[in-house]
Amino acid sequence: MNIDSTSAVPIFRQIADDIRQAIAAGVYKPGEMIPSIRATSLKTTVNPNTVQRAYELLEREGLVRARKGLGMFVTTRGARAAQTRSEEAVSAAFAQGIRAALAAGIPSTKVMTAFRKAWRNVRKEERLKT
Amino acid sequence: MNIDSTSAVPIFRQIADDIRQAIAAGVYKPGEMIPSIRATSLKTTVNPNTVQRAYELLEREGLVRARKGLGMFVTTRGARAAQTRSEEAVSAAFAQGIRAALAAGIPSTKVMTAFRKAWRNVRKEERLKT
Amino acid sequence: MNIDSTSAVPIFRQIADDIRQAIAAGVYKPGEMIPSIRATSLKTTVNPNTVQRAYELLEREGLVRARKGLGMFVTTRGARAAQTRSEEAVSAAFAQGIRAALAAGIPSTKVMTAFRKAWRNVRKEERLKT
Amino acid sequence: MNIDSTSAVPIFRQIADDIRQAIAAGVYKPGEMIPSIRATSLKTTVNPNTVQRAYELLEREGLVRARKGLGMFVTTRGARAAQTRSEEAVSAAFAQGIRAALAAGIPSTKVMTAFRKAWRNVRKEERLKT
DNA sequence: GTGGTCTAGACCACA
DNA sequence: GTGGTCTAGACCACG
Repeated sequence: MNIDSTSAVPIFRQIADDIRQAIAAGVYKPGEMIPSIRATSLKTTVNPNTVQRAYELLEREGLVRARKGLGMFVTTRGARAAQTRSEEAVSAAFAQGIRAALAAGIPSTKVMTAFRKAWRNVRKEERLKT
Repeated sequence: MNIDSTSAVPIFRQIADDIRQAIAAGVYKPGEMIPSIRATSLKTTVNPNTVQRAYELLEREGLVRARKGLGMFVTTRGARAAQTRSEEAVSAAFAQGIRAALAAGIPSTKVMTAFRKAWRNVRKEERLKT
Repeated sequence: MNIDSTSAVPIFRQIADDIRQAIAAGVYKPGEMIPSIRATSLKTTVNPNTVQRAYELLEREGLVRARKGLGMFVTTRGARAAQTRSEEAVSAAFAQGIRAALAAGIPSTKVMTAFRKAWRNVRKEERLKT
Repeated sequence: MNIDSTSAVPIFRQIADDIRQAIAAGVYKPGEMIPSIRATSLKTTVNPNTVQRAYELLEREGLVRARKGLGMFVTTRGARAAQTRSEEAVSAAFAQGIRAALAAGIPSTKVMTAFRKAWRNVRKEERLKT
């Protein structure tokens, strides 16, 4: 889990995004427990209050459910919901980019090229990370 | 110029983005004056201080130069710089979407579909606006 | 921290200069927090918005990094950068004086005398302040 | 006469400084006329109102005296006053630089070095201009 | 508690 | 008319 404290996107959201994507990807399956607040706090050296806030967000989204004294568990429809949410985020990012391109008068061909280039770059990033 | 005061992206940044795209698209050419702070303030009903902040950003980016008592003028290399910046923003949006998709384990085919769908949707939006 | 509200140099710049010099002088070291906006505002009786503007400048210069909810911290290379910037400011002031002297046809000997005199005067000022 | 419309120092002040230095340097001697507002305006492509403001400043300083329908003439004590003013400006610039250096904890030796270096640089600039 | 944004309204300097 | 600075006071997001 990569936390970037310099980023403009708030830390609690970074954590929530990360776990949401993990649920969507099947790392945590329905019925399984996600890492405890304390565990995540220790691993990321993020304030427990901040982690708590991320988990609240996930619970409000219905992806996980807190069980007192036990932990937070992925709900039955959590995996599906996480996928949907993630796909929406992806679509929103694409739409935003395309809208900006149109507004700036960037030609369609260049937009397509930019997309393919971004694709290659991200794949390369991933490969390097491994 | 569409200002969304509920958006998470600050108003001054929305204004700056808007004018940057207009410069990139050739609406304001090098040597020409962009609308005065007061004019933009009136048109958007945004406080002049906020508009000023947006314009300050553009000046820091080197797209525009302020001349007291005269106005703010697009610099010689402003058009090029605005295009570059706009393209970077587009690429960044795409990369962000692709990264999120990979993290969520969304298959490549689905990502491509999402992109094409976003494309169609944005084009439709544009058509409706006209 | 001496703020001169009558000076032609804007207050926010005076504050930025002051803190930049303090960082250069090692008062605030890398990793350490500079006084909060509110604290500086209270101490100087300058409006928080104005202080914020000064701090924004320092962040743009890369001397300091803002972390929401925590404060603003001197960056690793902040100390070096502050020194460099301060030295540049000193050189610029000297160059400006020398250029003016040449333009006014003031003889070299007189310029040197003026420099030594300024030196003595400033040292005396400093002694009085203590 | 070099006018820098991008500079932070206002144009009317640039013009006034320039003429003041010329008077100090003996380019315009007591009793002689300085260039008319129209002439300066044409040569610098600066708005006549702005030139007028510069000339007003010089008159208030007692360096020149307007004679209706004839022009502006250097006063008897104008040369001396211009020299004094110019020297003051030089001293002020030096004092400002030295003060900044002290505040930033720059050691004396480095300040002296910076001065000598600035000296050499400015001399070189002048040589290149010719 | 921290920083970030916005509004309202004022005043100044410049051309 | 133009841009630039400042204050006052408010609200938000973050940790």
